[in-house]
Amino acid sequence: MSLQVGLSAVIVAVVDGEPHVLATRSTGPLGLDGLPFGAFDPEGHRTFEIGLRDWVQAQTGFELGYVEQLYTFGDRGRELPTARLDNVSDQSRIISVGYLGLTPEATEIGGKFDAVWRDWYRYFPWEDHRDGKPNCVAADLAKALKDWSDNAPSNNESIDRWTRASLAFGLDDHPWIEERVLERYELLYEAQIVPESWRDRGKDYPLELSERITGVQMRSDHRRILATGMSRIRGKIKYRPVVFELMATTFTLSALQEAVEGILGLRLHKQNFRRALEKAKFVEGTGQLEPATGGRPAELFRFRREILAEKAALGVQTPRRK
Amino acid sequence: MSLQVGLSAVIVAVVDGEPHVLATRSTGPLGLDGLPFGAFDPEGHRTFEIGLRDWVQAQTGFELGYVEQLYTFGDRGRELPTARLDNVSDQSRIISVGYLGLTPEATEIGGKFDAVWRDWYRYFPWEDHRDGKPNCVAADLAKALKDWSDNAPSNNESIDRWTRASLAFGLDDHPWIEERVLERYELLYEAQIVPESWRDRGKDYPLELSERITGVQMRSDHRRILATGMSRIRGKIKYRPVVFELMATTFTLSALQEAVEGILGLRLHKQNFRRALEKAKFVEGTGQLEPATGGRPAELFRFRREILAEKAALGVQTPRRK
DNA sequence: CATATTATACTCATATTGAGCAAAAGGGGT
DNA sequence: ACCCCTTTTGCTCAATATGAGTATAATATG
Repeated sequence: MSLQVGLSAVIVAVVDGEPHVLATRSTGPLGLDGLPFGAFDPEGHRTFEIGLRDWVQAQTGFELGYVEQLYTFGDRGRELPTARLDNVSDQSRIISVGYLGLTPEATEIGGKFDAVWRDWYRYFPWEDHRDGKPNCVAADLAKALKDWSDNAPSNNESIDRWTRASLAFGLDDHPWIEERVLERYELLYEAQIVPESWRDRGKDYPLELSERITGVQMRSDHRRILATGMSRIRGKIKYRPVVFELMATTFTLSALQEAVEGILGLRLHKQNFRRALEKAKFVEGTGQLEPATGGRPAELFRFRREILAEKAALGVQTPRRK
Repeated sequence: MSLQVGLSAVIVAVVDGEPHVLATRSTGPLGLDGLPFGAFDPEGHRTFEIGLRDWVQAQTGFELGYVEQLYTFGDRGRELPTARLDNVSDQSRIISVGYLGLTPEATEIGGKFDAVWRDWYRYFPWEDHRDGKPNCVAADLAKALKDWSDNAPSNNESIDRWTRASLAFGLDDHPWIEERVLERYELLYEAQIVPESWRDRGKDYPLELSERITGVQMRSDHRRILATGMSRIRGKIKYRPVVFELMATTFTLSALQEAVEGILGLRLHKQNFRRALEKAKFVEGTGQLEPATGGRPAELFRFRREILAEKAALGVQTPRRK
């Protein structure tokens, strides 16, 4: 049997320290946000990556810079009961190859393509810990997860559920581990806290939780793909200097730090962050000053791209504050 | 257009400190080694991973333990001239989703499936630096790469080639970075040092380099997939405790170290390796002794699986020796 | 000219790393 | 029984890296 292959893209840009993703709006009858998605045309494109660059270019008018393959999603019916699965397999099933793209500028999207840049925390409000643990985690999601654990069929299952939940969400004094974005989303899906869990089974959302807590829903499994992308970039930033793909050619160290903080959803220790940058020889000063800081002018730096080839594990260190 | 989707597997086991992969032999007219490869049947399997486990189980009789998706290869004709590409696209093109599987035992493969466990350095002799930089790198490959650089069309191109080669292979005092297996293989392919480069363009191999230097060729792009798997495991071992997926339930610390050394192709500092293990609380002693060490009996340890959920970045540290 | 605000420069105790020596616990031969 | 060889295990020590601050410099504003 043959399958349809699609490409989906998590395209990230940082605007004033806030990570944004390129999202498409309101195409289906339900009017949900989604990720840019296109068919892979093997006649026209030798590789996935070329295909991806081409249709992003065609539809949004800008060139993708850094691109990496994320994951291939082949289990769309994953959580569907078998009855519905059979229906799905009548159509030729769609596999989607997810890509992560990073760009230094959130150019306005022109033309026919109905895409907008969205703050990624719109879809994952619980992931932003820059002002401490947000209330939606500490109170609302914690409560919903507790209910889910309490309603487990057996006592063992109940304990298992709470263990997983508290580890994933950093409850009960467990540390918050920022790169576990996917794990957390999948847990919320399993616990039926997120609207997608109900929608995928053809039911109405029965909980009293607002979008400020559960985040904005997306089409199909796009929120899962986005979570995969966020996990990847949050992890990778620590061992490869990928942040610089999100910066303009020159930038202040504060802007760089804000970008990293935005991505990780954490605050960092300023002095130690800078010391680590210097030691790794990632950046060099340009001598120019950026005056519009609100205080003392900051020097503009540039990324020393030469470094990329050299060292092995070389990410921006992320010394947490407090 | 619809595409065929296949699954290919890099299945790794460590035998006496030597990493092995499951390979199929001699099916085509050329009689080349290959990786286990099967079609993905969306009717029968909800997910890729289930599909993979099923056919490995069916064909080799053993259960896969740890499995992770590696990469989806969609650019088989990558290096083919366009003429041949067109021929290929007549057939429905095959995309292959590569998986990495780790198992603690290299069970004999029974039944109809013609598979054997092969030392992975058979395919990548230049990757084994346990006894220092091997001669095939230091002398033979270095020479071949130098020739390739010297024969570049322009002087700039020549410098670029040698820069890439010396960085990838740790020549000219650059450090050897063990996880760049894929980068090195792709460079050898580009430089037409490896037989696949010629075969894929329908030509005979013209160089005077033996398999001891260029490694044993594989079918299709399987050596590239294997290189991807090796890169992944060499990188991952440092930030996730994946080695333990390759060990039996109890093991001596020396056996563990040998497994890590085999995977990385490097020697490690024994005392510091152990100190790191202890600090991370990865293992606990069982009280039992393994007498057959040739010297003082060693204690048998077991992996503390609880640790998996807890810490964030938690790999076995790999303090290089010398 | 004081004040607020941000950038940048140093300090210091503590933890982690790299490198190595020394003792302990077996086996085998004489 | 004793010595030698081998491997495991325990411990030391200097060099570096990290976490958490304090202090000072250079702007804009009222």
